[in-house]
Amino acid sequence: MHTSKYPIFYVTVDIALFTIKDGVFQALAIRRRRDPHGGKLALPGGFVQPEEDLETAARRELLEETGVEETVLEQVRTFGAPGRDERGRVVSVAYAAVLPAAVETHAGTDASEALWLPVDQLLAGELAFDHREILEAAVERVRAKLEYTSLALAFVGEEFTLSELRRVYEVIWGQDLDPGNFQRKMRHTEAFVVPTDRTRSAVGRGRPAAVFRARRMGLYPLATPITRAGS
Amino acid sequence: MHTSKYPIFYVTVDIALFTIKDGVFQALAIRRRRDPHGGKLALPGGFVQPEEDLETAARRELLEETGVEETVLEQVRTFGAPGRDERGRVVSVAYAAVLPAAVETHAGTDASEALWLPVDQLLAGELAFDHREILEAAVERVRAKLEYTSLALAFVGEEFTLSELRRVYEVIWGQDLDPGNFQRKMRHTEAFVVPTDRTRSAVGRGRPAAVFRARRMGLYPLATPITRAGS
DNA sequence: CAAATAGTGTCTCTTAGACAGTATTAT
DNA sequence: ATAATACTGTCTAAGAGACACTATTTG
Repeated sequence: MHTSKYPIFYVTVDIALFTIKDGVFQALAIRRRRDPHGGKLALPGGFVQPEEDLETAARRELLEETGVEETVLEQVRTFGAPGRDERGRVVSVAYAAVLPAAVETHAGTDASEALWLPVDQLLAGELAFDHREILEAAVERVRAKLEYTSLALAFVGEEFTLSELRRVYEVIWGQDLDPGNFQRKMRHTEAFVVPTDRTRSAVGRGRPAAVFRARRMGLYPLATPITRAGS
Repeated sequence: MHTSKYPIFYVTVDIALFTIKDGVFQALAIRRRRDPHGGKLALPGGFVQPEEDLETAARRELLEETGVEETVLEQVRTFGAPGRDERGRVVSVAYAAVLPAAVETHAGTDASEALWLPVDQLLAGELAFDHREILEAAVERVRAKLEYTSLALAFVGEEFTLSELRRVYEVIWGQDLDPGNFQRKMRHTEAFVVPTDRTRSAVGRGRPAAVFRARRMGLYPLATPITRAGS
């Protein structure tokens, strides 16, 4: 074993967990209790354990810090600039995760305070370490993946109306979509959504909307992208 | 400093360096001289130094092992399964890089043997560590990025004909494109290629082709994707 | 001349996008 | 009835793809 001559690193995973709450694109942040960066907001995350896969570590941290068990999880990028963590040479593997708004999160085992905040607000404020840069990269990834994968489904519950699904795109892209064209697009895109025989009066006003379900589980590429266009 | 209680890792970068040689999609492999995996083929790469950024490390390794100085370089994904390297817990940050065929590579300072081999052949054979998986991820990334970025330009020299550029797509996608439609697409896609006033009789037969240059340097997204369709 | 490659014209089909119009609900 | 949301119809413009045709070279 000659590895002792090589530089030593610590490896963490950090997770940008997204949802749409109150019609706003939000991410989960942790209020750090200890130094370094004690008191600052940070993305949930932590050190990878000796016998642990990277994705496993991300899921464990997510569970420990937020109580979240099931979610879409995708590796975004790895951040390893020297000096990004004053405790030593720490490389962080960043993940993006998505939850439906309905899912409850609770404080983790280490009783760290977890709170949902608008993405815009988080990016405008101060975050611990280089978590601002990590969050930016994750947001960019989510925006892109909305276009050409089924990611939008991860933001809604098991059952949803097309308006709810449309609002996912509108909120994350910050741009309204034409309701009529969106309707047709969704109904004609194979293997994306499938109508149930029920309807739901979401907002209490107007004609009740048909309730849909995802046709497939998980994240997969779309045959034709969802285009970004004004309303 | 309380980091000593955290697991210790080594961090490497591995680079999948691609080109098109003799009309074939090829990648650069190193014949390993030492154990572990001595004698096997591997991707160029090595340990990140204590004060080194990840991308800097990738560029340094590329230079040391292949003599390559300038190239498009993009982080693909990080591989960190326990047991992927028998020397200890090693996390590898994978990069994809692209060269024009014309650029010469020479053996590196440690005199390791570097050789270009068809991607198909490398993926079919045995590679050291999990480099087969890394190469697969890098190939997938390159195939995708051809569609919606200017990546194809990195495979050709400063000056090129549209046939040469078309062959990049054809070889990497394993699929012929319609020459006429490709011509029109390229000439009408703003900010992609710009004709010079010269022509070149590439293959010696047929009408000489107009010589083009890239309109912009570097890697950037395309307004409209290059579509994949049969000839 | 034929053969080969470069490049243009043109037709069809699909789809995005705009927007008008119809359907169904609450108040 | 009115307002609001859900959905459908229809028109237009643009682009992909197929493929015929012209242009320019070598042998």
